[in-house]
Amino acid sequence: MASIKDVAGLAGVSVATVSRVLNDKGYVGQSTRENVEKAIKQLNYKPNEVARSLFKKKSNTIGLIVPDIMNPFFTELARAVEDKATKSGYTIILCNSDGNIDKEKSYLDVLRQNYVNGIIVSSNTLTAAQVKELNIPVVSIDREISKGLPTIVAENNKGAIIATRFLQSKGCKKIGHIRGTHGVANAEERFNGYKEVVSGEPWYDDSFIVNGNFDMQSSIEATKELLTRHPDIDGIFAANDIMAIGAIKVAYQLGMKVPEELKIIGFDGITLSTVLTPELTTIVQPIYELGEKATTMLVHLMEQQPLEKTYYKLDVELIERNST
Amino acid sequence: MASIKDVAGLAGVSVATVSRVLNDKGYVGQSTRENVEKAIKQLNYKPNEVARSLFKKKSNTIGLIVPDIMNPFFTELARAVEDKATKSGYTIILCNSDGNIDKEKSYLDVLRQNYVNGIIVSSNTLTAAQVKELNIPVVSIDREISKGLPTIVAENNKGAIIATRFLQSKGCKKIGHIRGTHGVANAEERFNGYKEVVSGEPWYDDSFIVNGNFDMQSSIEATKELLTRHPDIDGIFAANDIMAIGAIKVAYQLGMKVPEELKIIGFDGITLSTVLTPELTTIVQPIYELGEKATTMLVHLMEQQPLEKTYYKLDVELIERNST
DNA sequence: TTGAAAGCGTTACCAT
DNA sequence: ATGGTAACGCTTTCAA
Repeated sequence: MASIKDVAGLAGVSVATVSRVLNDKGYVGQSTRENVEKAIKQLNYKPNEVARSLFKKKSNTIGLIVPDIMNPFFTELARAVEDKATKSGYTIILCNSDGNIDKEKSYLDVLRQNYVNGIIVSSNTLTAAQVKELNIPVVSIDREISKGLPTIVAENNKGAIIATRFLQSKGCKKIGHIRGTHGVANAEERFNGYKEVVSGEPWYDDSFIVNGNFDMQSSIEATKELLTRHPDIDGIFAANDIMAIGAIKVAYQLGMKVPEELKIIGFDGITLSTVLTPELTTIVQPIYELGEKATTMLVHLMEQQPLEKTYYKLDVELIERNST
Repeated sequence: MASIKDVAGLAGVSVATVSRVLNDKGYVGQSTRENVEKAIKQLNYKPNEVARSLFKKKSNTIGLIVPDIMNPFFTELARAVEDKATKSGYTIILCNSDGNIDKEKSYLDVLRQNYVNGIIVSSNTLTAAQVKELNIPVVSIDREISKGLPTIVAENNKGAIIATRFLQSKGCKKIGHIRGTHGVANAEERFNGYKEVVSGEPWYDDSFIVNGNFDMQSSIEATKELLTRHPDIDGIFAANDIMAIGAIKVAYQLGMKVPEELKIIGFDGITLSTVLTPELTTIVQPIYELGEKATTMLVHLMEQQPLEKTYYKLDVELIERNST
């Protein structure tokens, strides 16, 4: 692999000059520039990013920490981040934390040691102090680490309210809720939205809530439990789509017709929700936009450009399909 | 961020000594070692990976180039690769190529400039020459770039034969095929498997084959076309699960009952195939294992350990569910 | 307009 | 057993 020295040698100039044309910085004579460019082409020279990084203390790299890329929500997010990052000249390091704080910390170390320019993270265990101490721009996505930290989330509470009210408007008399993972802020918010709507109802009590972990398996068990407790439930709001899909499966197994006997609504708007039969009614958040905007914010932060806002709460939208 | 110099200063030794204890290389006295370790702890020192990379000409990083992480097959693959890589001390750089050769080449440049130790790639456009010239260990996954290059694929042909025969055994009289993307080797192999089984049949001709692009949209159109041409088709073998799902949707829209009137089988065994109703019968390939094994191979290559085999063809398995 | 040289944080060779 | 130092490939300051 040719180095800057080779280019300098071939062009008959010093490495400093080559560096100048490379970075378009400082004075370079017209003919010198052309010579250098010729040499670069001839050697197919590409600057060594590692050496650059060492000097600059930046590696043109963004760390992306998500719980699990297998969760379709994060898959789409990752794709958005990668697209935007590439366009801005950054490269993505992918980190799956499984929501495990030790993995998160260890990734944080690795990223810092690699001079990443910035980090996009979705975590509920990380504290503001840990982030501050990194001394690297960080934007938090889908989950709020602390007020003050650049954050981008969706209207979780509002979405939950819309979802629950919608079930009511469809004639549901008793509505259960499958909660998201405990300790995750967005699960909390969605839960609260649900509660806000139904807590005044005469039939309502805590037994209409079951716990899931934002995954299918937990949802299947939770739904069984819920329907055993309350066979007369006619509506379920699940805190995300995957769990809603699990609920549909259970209903199916139990011989309950969706949506005739039981209406089910989810949250997220993952692509999967349109491929099922019945297609899932859900509160869609703009996932791709979430990732894109997060990256834009981070790029601004990394390049010390001013940030319009440090906190975005993106709107959600009810999409009615066949599960209600 | 503390550097090796700070550690050396605090411990009252030279940087060379610190480096020795860091890497457990060369002689270092017991008490000196302890002093250094104490200093390291005290400063919470972590070696600068960029500086290391510059010297070693390796960055402990693996590039993963896939067409699109949004394709569930590659999502699972990516997860497997990341898991295994992390365990082996490597970090993943994620690259979505969209099957676009320019993006692939540009990523290849970026990866080389970043001193990645190795690359895992799924591509049909890359040539053996381009890979060779990189001078970096590469393993090709899911698609064969050239004999000779380390490769890991699944039994595509065999799987297709099993799938088609299975439809026959279920009583299908006329079986159509939704092809995968033209130019992609595994699509070719699956197609050939299908052809092998049905080409002797009296009813068979080319009109029973329609073209898809391994995605849902193309499959929906292809299926419509196929069923218009041959309303009496009673079996469809789709070259992957996503397309099979698309086919099910179309059948549904057209009022054909699956599996009663039309049996559909896919290929891949993505997680999604179990969440649908009806659950999809499919030829499952061991996706996670594919990714894991590819990474293991790559690690061996990168660390100059001998490779047992340079070519793996992993077995596939028919899983019968409700779409047949 | 150009070049020499220091420095980024490591590692490894050669002395001692 | 330990230290000095060149080298990895680049950028930037300072001088010329």
